Amino acid sequence: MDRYNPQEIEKKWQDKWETEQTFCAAPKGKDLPTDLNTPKVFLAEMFPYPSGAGLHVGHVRNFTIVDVLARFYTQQQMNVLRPFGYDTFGLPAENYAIKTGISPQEATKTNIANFRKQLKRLGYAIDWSREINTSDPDYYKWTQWCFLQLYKKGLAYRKESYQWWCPVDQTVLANEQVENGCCWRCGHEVEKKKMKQWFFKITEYADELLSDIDSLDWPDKIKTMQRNWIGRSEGAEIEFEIVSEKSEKSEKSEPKYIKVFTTRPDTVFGATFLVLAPEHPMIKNLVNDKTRNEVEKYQSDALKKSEIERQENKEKTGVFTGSYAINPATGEEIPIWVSDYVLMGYGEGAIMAVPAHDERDYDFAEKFDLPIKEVIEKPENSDDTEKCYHGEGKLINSGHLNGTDSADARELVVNWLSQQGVGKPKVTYKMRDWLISRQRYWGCPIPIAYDEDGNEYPIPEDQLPVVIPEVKDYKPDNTGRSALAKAKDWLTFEMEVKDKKTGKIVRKKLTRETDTLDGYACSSWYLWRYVSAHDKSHAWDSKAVKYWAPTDIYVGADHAVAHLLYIRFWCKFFADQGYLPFREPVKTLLYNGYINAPDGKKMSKSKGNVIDPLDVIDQGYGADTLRTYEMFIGPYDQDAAWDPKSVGGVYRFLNRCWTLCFDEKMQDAKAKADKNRVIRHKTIKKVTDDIHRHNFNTAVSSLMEYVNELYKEKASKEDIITLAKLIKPFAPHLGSEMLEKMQSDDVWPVWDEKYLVSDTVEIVVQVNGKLRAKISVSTDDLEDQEKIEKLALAEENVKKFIPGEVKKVIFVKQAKLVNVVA
RNA sequence: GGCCGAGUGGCGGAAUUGGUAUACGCGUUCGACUUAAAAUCGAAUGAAGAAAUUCAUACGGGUUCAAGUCCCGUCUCGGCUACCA
Repeated sequence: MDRYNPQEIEKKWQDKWETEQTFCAAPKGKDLPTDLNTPKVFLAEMFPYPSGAGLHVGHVRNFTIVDVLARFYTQQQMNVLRPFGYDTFGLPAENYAIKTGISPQEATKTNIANFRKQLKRLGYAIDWSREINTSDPDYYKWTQWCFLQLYKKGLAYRKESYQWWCPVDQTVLANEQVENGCCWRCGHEVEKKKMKQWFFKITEYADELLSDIDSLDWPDKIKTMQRNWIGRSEGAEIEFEIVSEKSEKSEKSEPKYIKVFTTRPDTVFGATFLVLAPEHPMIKNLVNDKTRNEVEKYQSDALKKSEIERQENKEKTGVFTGSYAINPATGEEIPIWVSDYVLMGYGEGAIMAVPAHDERDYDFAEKFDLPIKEVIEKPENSDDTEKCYHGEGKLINSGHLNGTDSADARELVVNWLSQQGVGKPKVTYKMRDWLISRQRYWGCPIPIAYDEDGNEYPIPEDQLPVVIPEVKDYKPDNTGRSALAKAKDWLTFEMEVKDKKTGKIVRKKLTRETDTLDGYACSSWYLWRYVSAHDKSHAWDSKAVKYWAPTDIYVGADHAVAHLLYIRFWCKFFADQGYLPFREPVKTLLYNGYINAPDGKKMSKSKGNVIDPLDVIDQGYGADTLRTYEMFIGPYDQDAAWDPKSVGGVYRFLNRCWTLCFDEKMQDAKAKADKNRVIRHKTIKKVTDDIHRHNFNTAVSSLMEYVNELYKEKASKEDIITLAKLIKPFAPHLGSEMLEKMQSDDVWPVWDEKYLVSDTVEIVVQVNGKLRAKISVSTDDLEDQEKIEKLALAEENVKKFIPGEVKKVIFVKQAKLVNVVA
């Protein structure tokens, strides 16, 4: 017998799969399989960023889950789409280019080639004819097309907003480039700077994004995170009239009201002051000569404050504007303050402060000695010991609403205020519009150009893609623009456009947008590109998307809100435009855990505790052991620590599978009785069910039990074929080799319920819930309750533990258990 | 501070609907094979006890014939979030 040699057989099968293009989901050049009546399954992992370091064990876990499912469903005779791609835009490639001068285009090509080679060595059942790469002009042409669709509908727009800015590097920084309030490159403290930026109007879909979460077969953890991120709050918008300063002469057209958002309109009688965010545009109208300097200083300090400072320093700060407003409920004049505990980006950027019933307002009022007026009576039975009561109760000090329950008062107050024209119900979201412009070179160019007056002109669809120009120096320029601005030939061009004033078609000199799109834009539609990856005339083919999409199972370990929310947003948008026949892109989401180093810590280069999956293969274990081990390591959705010794255990197990198949001494060819029939059928059922439930670890352990049993009893041909088929999703090379040796087909086996029970069963006998005896009866006797109870009570050890009378005997057929209550 | 998880042998973990707690793997010990070692094969392995048995699923209560599983309280750890009015 030849020894199990993974090196040899894995190479053999990988070569075969390569030449035969085994895993193509459709005939060559086609998007769809021939038989469209066969059920389909579309599986994908979150496509990786192809880093120079190559695959790590985390990738392997993620991709192997998809691969097990792809191979399982293939064996179940379904049409399986299992494509692959690379998310190639991003900072590492750009930084690498700045450091080495090697272009991101070049580095990406090299890294993809390395990734592809490594993926093939893992034996993944990938349809390589659909490989995509987001930085390929043939791909990002359609990313730009998507952008233009959103632009056409007003969902891609520009507005001024505050962004992180590094004053040393002269560049805008994304949130992930700000570390502890400092620039990740130079370490200098960052500031907020007002800049004109591009946004996608995701808030337009806030309500649907929230309500459809309920229908998703996604982990609760992710669903909760998305709900919190969207952060819907129902409340009211209330207008407070500003008291104009008597000394000021002019009655200009300046706004006379300050709008606030509150979820507790029932407490309006207790609003004793207003607070505006430092960025609030009306502040300049509220200050007077006495307060102006102090307020302006506070505003500019607030802008400089780093995120960390704001987080650490919860001590309230603020300044009085010098102006007053009228509480519409009480008619009292209340002071208007400015404080950074009010955020400009949420609600109206202004609040009515009710210090008696809001902890933050309470702290502020205490610090600045502002009045605190109770308007909700704490119920007597309340055990709330907080310094201010924020629960429900009866209204007090609230005029005509005294005595009303606070919960009822909310609606009454809003109705009352709206009759006076100073209030209305309002729903507010924490979610903001999605900032998409990046001052970076290595991203998808935004297909927009400007004339001298700054008017926007979309690049016509037939002129896409706007290709990234080659440059020599990848650093951003000193105006905060990306290196794209350095490609002078590219930057300006002439185009026929409709003049904004005259409406005539004129040829104009235009300047291109130098911002590129956030990488998340590129990954917001790639799942649909997979269905017709080489379509030259559409982003995706409507027939192909109708058959294959939405994605049935999507597997990843990251992007709980960002990517997984953006992809839902685009799906709903393109459904509304008639491009997609469904409104949710992913039916089932599997969110796998991380693999940590043997010491339980995160793997990292600096700690030197990284396990390289290719090393594991090359040590002699092979890809099948690596894959099976990572499925066996624990529940797929939990973090796990790498254990080199356990890898050896899985290798031993695969060796035993090999031996059963290739060592004739282990087999019993002439056996008359099918001795292993019960465990064989049980194993088929268990593995099938476990894969459906994504319990990959217990699927593997039940195969181990089966093999242990076959070692005791010797294996029949059918035992070996069944083992080969069941193990193939995990260890595809070994499974294929075994099936070849047995000259078997590759159809997933089915179990027969009638073989799941053996002739005799063991009945557990308890006395008062404690195990006292086990009796063996024939399976038919399970129906005869009286007989079993009699047998149970006759057991010596059972009798011994019955002190007096038998009060009751409980027989549970399904659990094969008798409990004697004595 | 808020929300959500989790706590089972020496270790990773299993127990799917409340029904034999500790499957499977690692480690350890013993045995077989071998001149020897590795590999392989077999056996044992929650704790205490000679045994019968008793005690064990973070801790304290409760419901139930029966609780790792359900309920109440406490502790610990992890994740997310963080002045969202």
